Amino acid sequence: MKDNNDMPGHLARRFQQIAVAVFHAEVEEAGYDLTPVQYAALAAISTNPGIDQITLAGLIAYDRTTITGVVDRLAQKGLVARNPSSRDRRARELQITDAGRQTLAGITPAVEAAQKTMVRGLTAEETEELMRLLRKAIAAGNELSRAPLREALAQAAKDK
Amino acid sequence: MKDNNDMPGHLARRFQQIAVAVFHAEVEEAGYDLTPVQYAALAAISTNPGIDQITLAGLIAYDRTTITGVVDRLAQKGLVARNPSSRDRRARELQITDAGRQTLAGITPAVEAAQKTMVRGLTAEETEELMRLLRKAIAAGNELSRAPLREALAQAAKDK
DNA sequence: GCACTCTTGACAGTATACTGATAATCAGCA
DNA sequence: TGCTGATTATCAGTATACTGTCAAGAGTGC
Repeated sequence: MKDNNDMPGHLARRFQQIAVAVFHAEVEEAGYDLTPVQYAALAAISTNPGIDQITLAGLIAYDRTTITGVVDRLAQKGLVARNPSSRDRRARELQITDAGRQTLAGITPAVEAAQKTMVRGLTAEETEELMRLLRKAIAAGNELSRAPLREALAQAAKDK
Repeated sequence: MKDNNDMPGHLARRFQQIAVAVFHAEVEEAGYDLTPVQYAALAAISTNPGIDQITLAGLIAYDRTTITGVVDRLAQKGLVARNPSSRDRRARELQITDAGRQTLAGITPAVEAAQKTMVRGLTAEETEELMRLLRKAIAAGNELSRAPLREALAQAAKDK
């Protein structure tokens, strides 16, 4: 019988579980109420103003049905605005609001602290190596999930 | 602006996402319908017959409210039996059924194949190193999540 | 101009995970 | 014995993630 600790899948689930818990704890202590998923979406919208939901989902590797709810909640909190696109009446352009920018700026120290806390058992070199191995495994497995990471090529092309 | 790829939290989420997708694909191809979570629970019940739900949750680091639904679904599929404990009328003793044993035996090759597929971008040495680093980070962060891993000490004591 | 296909966003349904609460029970102790 | 606090299991509610489906619109080829 193989031990759980020899299964990459079990270790992945456990590490992610801790990462989310640490994120919540640090962010709540800083006085904010954003999930890891909401934070990543908000940051991506901030960097790519006017992005549509599908492209956003590809940028941060979310499922297209998941992104709907995430954007809903961000919009409900007043952190992003969702306007119909003039180019494509199916699409909805996402913009960060002033409140969103304030939240993003205020929450960033807590997010960075969380990144350190979740690897507090590792040295700086070990953390680098862990991230390198995760990036390599993820790159090789990218197409295996329903929500693979996608470069915003279409978006860049549109901007030309 | 820090890149997502420099955030352990983002990498953790992404790797876990791929791991779950790979698990589902391999298991479905083998003709079974079990989630990673259900598999881990079934395997733990097989190894620890008569275990109660809280101890089981601790063994595989699940939240106590999550384990209720997982066991529900395993029982509904006829893979485990849930009987009231004679020692403690609050507790319910979990036993794997014959069908559960057959499923567990049949599914194991697919589960092991999935563990290989999810790290297909890494060499054997890199996989070992990744698992070592994950184990180390998890050990240091164990108490930070609501559902920490717990040794079955109480269970062992009861068996004396 | 029209049919065929693809894309965007959304919905229903299922399965983790968690917060917080509660009923039933057990265990320790005055 | 009887009270108090801890423990087991469950429930309601929220937030990811996914499968599968659908309507509306965009785009292409003829």
